[in-house]
Amino acid sequence: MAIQQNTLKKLSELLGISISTVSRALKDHPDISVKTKARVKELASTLDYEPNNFAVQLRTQQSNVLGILVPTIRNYFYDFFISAVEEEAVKHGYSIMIMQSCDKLSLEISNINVLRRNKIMGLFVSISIETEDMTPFRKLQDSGVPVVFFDRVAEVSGFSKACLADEAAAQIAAKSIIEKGKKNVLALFGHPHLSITKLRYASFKNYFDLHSKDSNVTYFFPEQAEASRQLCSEIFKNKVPDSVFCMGDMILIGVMHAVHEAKLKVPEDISIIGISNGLIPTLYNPKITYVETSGFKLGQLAFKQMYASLKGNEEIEEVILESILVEGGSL
Amino acid sequence: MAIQQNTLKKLSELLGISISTVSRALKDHPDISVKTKARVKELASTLDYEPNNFAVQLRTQQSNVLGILVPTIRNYFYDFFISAVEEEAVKHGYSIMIMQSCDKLSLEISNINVLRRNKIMGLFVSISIETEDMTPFRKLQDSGVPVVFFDRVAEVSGFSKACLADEAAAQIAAKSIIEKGKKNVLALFGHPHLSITKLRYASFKNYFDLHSKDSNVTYFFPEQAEASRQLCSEIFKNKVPDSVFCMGDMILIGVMHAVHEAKLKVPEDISIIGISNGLIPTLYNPKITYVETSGFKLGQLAFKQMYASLKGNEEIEEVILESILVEGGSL
DNA sequence: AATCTCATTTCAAACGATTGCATCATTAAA
DNA sequence: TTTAATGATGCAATCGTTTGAAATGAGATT
Repeated sequence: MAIQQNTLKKLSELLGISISTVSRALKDHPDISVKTKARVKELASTLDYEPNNFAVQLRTQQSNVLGILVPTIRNYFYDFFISAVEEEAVKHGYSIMIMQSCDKLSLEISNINVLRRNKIMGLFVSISIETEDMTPFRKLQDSGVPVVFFDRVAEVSGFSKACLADEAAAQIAAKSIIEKGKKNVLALFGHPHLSITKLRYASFKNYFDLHSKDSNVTYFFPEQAEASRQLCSEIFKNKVPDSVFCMGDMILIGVMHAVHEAKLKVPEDISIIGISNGLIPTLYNPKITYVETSGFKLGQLAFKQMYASLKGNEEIEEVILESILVEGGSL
Repeated sequence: MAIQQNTLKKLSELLGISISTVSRALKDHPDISVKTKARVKELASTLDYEPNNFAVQLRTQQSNVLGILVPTIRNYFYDFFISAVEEEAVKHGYSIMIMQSCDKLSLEISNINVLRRNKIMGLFVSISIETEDMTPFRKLQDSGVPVVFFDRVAEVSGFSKACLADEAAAQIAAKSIIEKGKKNVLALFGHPHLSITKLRYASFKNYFDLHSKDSNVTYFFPEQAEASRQLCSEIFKNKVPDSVFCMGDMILIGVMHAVHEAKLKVPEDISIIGISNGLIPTLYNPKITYVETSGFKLGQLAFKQMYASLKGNEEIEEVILESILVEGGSL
């Protein structure tokens, strides 16, 4: 399998000069004569010589690899994020190593170890549902590897974070619902353990409590599409709310299944509003009104933070990506 | 930044024994006394010693990293594929490095170089639209790095390939349309340069030519959602076909936008059938009937092939993932 | 002729882990 | 008492690249 490499040694033997001369010649070191440089470079190019990265890395102790650790890649938000980070990383000479925690703490921890062993120079992470202890991330950061949290971030200080404007997004949604005069609201959120859920929930609830006390808002925390569908099916049997708020795409999908099953018309019978990365809400007819939280833009933002850290910026900052309302016809 | 590592040397100095003894002790080499092993291991664990991967890799010339090169990650098919490969890879001690070609040949080539320089031990690749020359992949493979093509595969032999049953899938769709008695078919495919398009198109057309000569089938090759929407909008103005076949999700999305705009009822006014990884067709009401081509399963299959190659299997094989019809209510 | 430049080139020591072989004791066997 | 065997440890080379310092040789200066 592993075919014999071209090495400086081989070139030096072929040319009858020392290894160091070859090395310097290839790097255009001023000490080396023009003739020698030419000879060396020619041979190097005919032999397709390429420095052995393993050796280079051993010397420099630098891998130029950045790690991304997410619950899953199978997600319209994360893959946009990853895509953006990859695009930026390539431009700056970094490569991307990806791992999934599958929302399991044990996998998350072992994957952090794999990434550390692989000598990543920085880590982007969206934590698993089970994560509570931030020690592994702290250790990584203390050992000189900057950590940037995104989406699902640690609820402790001392880390860089690239967040969606969770509170603002939930507020925008709440405001929109109130403005349309909806009073009977079903509000669906994700796993209550996550900071992102807590923020959105608190903000949404707070806005309603302040600005529309007479509204009747019911809160649930179904986790995925199927749970949402079942929940809504049950609810719709008794009384159909005049509006539904969906914290994420999967919840929206479940809700829409239930809406279709119950043959409800959007927005006549029921209004829908969500928070989304963008594609899913536009597939329905009418298109669902949603607060946009762009994974792609967040990826670019997170990379910027990471890059600053890699270049020596010691500051820990939280960046927040603004949300905008994208009007569909569902509200 | 780069904090000082614990090394064998450091341990050996702290313990007053030689580097080689420390190394052997940590690996439970039988030559080393029980006492020494205990001493070494204790210190190693209190200091969180971890072998320096750079050094290990230099000796072994093995990275245990697999590369994935795709046109984009922002795609419901590729992210399932990547996810599956990552899951399998982790189980077997490999890590995944990802790069995107953005369907540009130049980026594809430079990314292959980056991956090679990063000493990947194997490469999964779905080629860009512009790719014609397979030399870079051949070189990689000749240098001992197995290449497994998937989805968009090279139209030459000598490479391992993990394909969707493109021909079968198109055939299943054609057959379903014919069985429903549809005679006026609009068939939409992706970029005509890709082997995947050629196969699906040829198979679809062939099936119709053989089994339903009196059908009126129109073929187009719109590339993405918006092109499909515009195309359909125009077509629907003149005459609405009784059925539409969509080669992929993006085309389906465009078609459905046009269908909604034209206020056509599915399946009464128009029947729809597609080929898809799975999620998108299920979002519509009624759910779109589609031929399933699972990115996740394909990823598992591709990894199996890769693993065999990594373990020394020299055979070049093409694996095909079977397609199944998932009935929605759109046909 | 002796010294000094200067341009080139080579030596040798890193980086950190691994491993065949040599070197010690110590003890058992002759 | 000498030799051999055994157990435990250390030496030194290796992987391939880089780089400070030393060496070489030719030409210029005194």
